[in-house]
This record gives sequence, structure tokens and C-alpha cells, in this order.
Amino acid sequence: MRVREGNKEADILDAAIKIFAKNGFHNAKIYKIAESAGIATGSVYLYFKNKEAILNKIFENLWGQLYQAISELKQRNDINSIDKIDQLINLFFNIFYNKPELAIVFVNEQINVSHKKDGLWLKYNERFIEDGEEILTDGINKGVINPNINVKAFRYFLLGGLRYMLDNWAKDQKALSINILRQNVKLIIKNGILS
Amino acid sequence: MRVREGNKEADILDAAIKIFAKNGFHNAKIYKIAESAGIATGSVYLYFKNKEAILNKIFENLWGQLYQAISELKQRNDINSIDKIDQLINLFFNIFYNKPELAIVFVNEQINVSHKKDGLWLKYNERFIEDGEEILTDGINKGVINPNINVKAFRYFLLGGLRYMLDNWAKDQKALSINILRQNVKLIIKNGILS
DNA sequence: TTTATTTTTGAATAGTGATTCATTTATCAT
DNA sequence: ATGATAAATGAATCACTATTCAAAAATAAA
Repeated sequence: MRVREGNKEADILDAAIKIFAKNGFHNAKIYKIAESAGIATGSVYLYFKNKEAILNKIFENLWGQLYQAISELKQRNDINSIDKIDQLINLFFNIFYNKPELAIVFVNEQINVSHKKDGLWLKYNERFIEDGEEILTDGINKGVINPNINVKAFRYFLLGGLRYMLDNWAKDQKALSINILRQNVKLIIKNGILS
Repeated sequence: MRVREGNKEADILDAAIKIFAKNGFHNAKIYKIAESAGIATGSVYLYFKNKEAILNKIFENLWGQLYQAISELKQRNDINSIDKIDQLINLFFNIFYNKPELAIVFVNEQINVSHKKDGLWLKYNERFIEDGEEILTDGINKGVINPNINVKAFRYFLLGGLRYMLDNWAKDQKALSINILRQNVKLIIKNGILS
């Protein structure tokens, strides 16, 4: 018998995040991912069915993490809806704080993840959105959030804004600190930009 | 002699927008673009050096239009900075209002446009950003915009939010009217979401 | 050791589709 | 008409790389 050494699946995922971030999914070569993971090209296929499955797994892990976090957040009754949104924003920044490459993949490659029904990431994603909208609706019902705000419009705007911020930060981390970004999102969505 | 009939370059661009929007740049086939433009595959190469050049041209036209509009907006002295931002938001929604496919390309394929120095779109893009930041800075100096707002952070957030909104709207136009989106962006960035 | 079993390797395969270019077609000038 | 020139065609080429798989290597058990 021979036994598997180390955790090659994790190595491949880490390598793929690097290569996907650098070149984009379609220009990422499997042999480069293998090289970066320290294994042979063919070995990638022992752990993943194909290239797409690697991307899928990255998003499955990511949305799984996001869903679990928002799910816990939703249930808390020690903080109000606004503070939950604050925490939600923190969540995004915290996840990517030490992983700028993951941020780039998250923002730019979502489009390339298979939308086939069997994808676990899609379930997590849907539930994340449900919980997010529930937090918002709750805030409106309890009178802390302006009822003129359309929940769906707001979530598009916030998520889009966060994504773009993270992408820009990840691509040039010296240009602007992640904490300035975080602080500004919170300021803008709570009070707007008027003096 | 033989003379060119119609405007095949424009036909190719229109066709490419459709195909890029539907399949994404990397899955878009040149022969499909040609088919949709009503010409032979090889004819595409009479008008464009290669596939990338088509995408480039789309973005050149788009950013050229955006730059010209913001440039005029910047110079106006009959409206204040906040109203200029309002107009800027209108600008985005107006450009894509009748062209949802262009919105999808704009949001998702920016990443695939060549960043080589010779690209005209890059120049337009840079100038657009400059003018946008100038409008914001001006607003802060004149006391209409909260000086705690970081100009760069705000522009990331606004542009990202708009992009994501437009993308979602374009992909499912029945889900939410573009005017609800427009109205909500304005509301959120001016006043925030607090009651 | 030797054998059985599982993992790993990486060169060969095979499908794809962007791009080319020899040929054909259309238009203008004479 | 005829020739000259430019536009258009689309089948053939050709580069590229994801994926496969026969062979090799590593480990455990006997």
C-alpha cells in the first residue's frame, strides 16, 4: 500500500487561488497550478474532476463560510439590525484581510463558476442572500432602517460596492488601507455623504 | 474597384456585445460573432486585428462616452457637486437603459481588456476618474460633502455598487426596475439607510 | 525481502477555435 | 464590355492546453 502524504487538495486550492488571481480562470494553466502546488500535472486530476471543479470548490468554501457567519449573525438578539450590517461588512473585510488573492478570485471569477443545480456554492449563496435580506427587512420593521430603501436594491449596491473595493484594494494594497475602506463603507451607508 | 457596403464594423461590434454578454469573452466564438453580424468568419479580421481588439473597441467607445459626459458635467457651474453626482448616476443608467447586453459586457469583461499602454480606453478611463474625483473634492471644499469621506474609497464604492446593480438588472430585467435602482442609489449615498 | 496495493508521474493525445490566405465576388473607371 | 482594384469568403492551418493513461514509485503487510 501507499498512503497519501500531506494535504494535496488544499495545496492545489491554494495554488489555484494564486494562479487564478494572477491570470484569470481562462488563462490559468493546469500545469502552472500543479507546479505551484508542488505536484505533477496529472495529479491535479486525482483530486479534482477538472479545472472548473477547482474553481467550484473555492467558491463552495467561500460561500459556505459566508453563509455560516451570516446565519449566526442573524440569530443574535443582543445587537440591532444596523450593528448586524456593520458586522456583515466586517465579515467581508476579515475574510479577505490576509488573502488578497482570494479577494481577486472572489470578485472576478464568480462569473465562471458553474451555475448547474448541483453546485453546493449556489445553495450557500442563496441562503446567504435570504439571511441578508431578512436582517434588512427586520431592520425596517423595527424602525431602524429607512422604509424607503428597497431591500434588493440595497443588497445589490452594498455587495457590489464591497466587491469592487476589495478588488481594488487587493490589486494595490498600498494605495489605500483596508480599514479606511471599511470605515468609509460604514459611514456612507449609514449617513450618506452629505455634510 | 469595390466599395464597402453598410457599416460592418458597427455590425461586428453590435454582434460582439450580444455574444460576449451571453457567453463571456473567452467562450465567445468568432464564427458566432460573424454569423450574428451577417458576414463570413474571415471578414471579422478585415475590421479588427483579433478578438481582443473587438473588446477593446467596445470599451474605447464606452469610456470615451463616459469621459466626454463627465468632462462636460465637471465644467457646469449652474449646479452644485451633489447634483453633479446625481447626474453622474443618471449618466450610467441612461447609457445602459436600452442596452442591457452592453451593461453585462461593461461589468464582466473589463477585466479582459488589454491594459497595454496604447489602449485609448485606458486614457479615457483615467481621465474619467480624475474628473470624478475632482467633482468630489470640490464638493468637500465647498462644504456640501462630508469631509470625512475618503474620495477614493467613495468612488470605489459607488462605481462598484452601480456596476453590480446594472449587471443584476441586465440579467433579470423583470426583477427590479432600473428606476427603482437609480432612485435607491441616490437615496443611499445622500442620506444613508438610517431612519 | 517480496508482494500487493495505492499514489504519483509526465509524455502523448485529442479537441478546439483563432487566425490565415488563396480564391471568388463586387464595384468602379475607362 | 473589360480591366483593375478592393472587399469578402470560408476551408485549411496551426498553436495551444486540458485531460488521459501506461508506467513508475512509494508504502504497508506478510
